[in-house]
Amino acid sequence: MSAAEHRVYFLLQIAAHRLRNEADRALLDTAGVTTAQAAVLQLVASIAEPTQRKLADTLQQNESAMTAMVGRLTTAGLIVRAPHPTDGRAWILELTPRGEAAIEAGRPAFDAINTALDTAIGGPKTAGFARTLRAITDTLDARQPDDGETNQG
Amino acid sequence: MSAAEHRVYFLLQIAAHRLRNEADRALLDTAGVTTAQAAVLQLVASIAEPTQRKLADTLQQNESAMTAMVGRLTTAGLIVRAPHPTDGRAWILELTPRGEAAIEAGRPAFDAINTALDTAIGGPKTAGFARTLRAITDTLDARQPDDGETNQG
DNA sequence: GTCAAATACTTTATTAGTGAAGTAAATAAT
DNA sequence: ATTATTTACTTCACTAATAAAGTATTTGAC
Repeated sequence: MSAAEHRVYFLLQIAAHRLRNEADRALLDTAGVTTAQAAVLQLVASIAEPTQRKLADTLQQNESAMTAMVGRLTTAGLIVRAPHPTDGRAWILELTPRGEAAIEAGRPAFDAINTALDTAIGGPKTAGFARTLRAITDTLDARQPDDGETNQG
Repeated sequence: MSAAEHRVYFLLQIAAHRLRNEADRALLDTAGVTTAQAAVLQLVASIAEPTQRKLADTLQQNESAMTAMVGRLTTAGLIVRAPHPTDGRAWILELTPRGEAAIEAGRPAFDAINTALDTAIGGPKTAGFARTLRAITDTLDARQPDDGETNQG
């Protein structure tokens, strides 16, 4: 039984979509931010000298997505942009007190999502499931960027 | 080791996001549609008397998402809307020849994605992985719609 | 048969992402 | 040192989704 027969692609999309909606609703209620915003806030808190480029790389998104997201977070007063000390093209992002508060306020919602995940996956299977998810991302990263025909034969 | 420690939520979101981008690119190249559009076309082809309501239920989306999607697919000439025979509020959706052609043209791209998935997951683990994904969706469906505090203690 | 409620769809506003084309600063080539 | 290229970010046009509020038809209560 292959991935096609199990319709793994659609199962994965629906599970991710469903989880995200659930988490978004809980986070918006308790912390006033979405999961996408919470992810950026957490990275800004944990990365050294966070620039938009670093965020985009970590989140596997492009730069224009970051421009837009940082704009929204700045308008919301959750982060501020300071000029990069040595690179005139870049910004260094920083959390405001409200940004830090939002991260704190969002923790219980993430805990609830993780509890649901633990229930669904079943304790001992969690490590294997996480490994498989990483393997999917890694496999895609390893594919020829063109179309896979580059160095065959 | 819990879901939180493994950061399962983010691993799942990133894997889904990455897969979708890859599939979107391949499908757009070969069939001229996105994965979201291909999913709707396939449902229209397989469901009896497909209405926007049925599509929204199956794809776990709301009605306005379907209004917009059906609008784009209609503009692209891939489906048409006929009045529902008995219900004056509803539309019955139908594939045009171009819509059917798009489904056909998209098959190889889906095959490639499924091959990548089989490689990443590893043959025998596929069934278990699919089961876990279904369990996640089912667990969320089973939760109290409010906030989970309704019938405790 | 009339009125209220539910249902199918639409509209508008917002978030979130892609991709292509552009600006300006930094780096590399010569 | 000047020129070319890369890099960090922006802008624009688009797809795709949510949520809230609205229209119109259908269904249910009486």
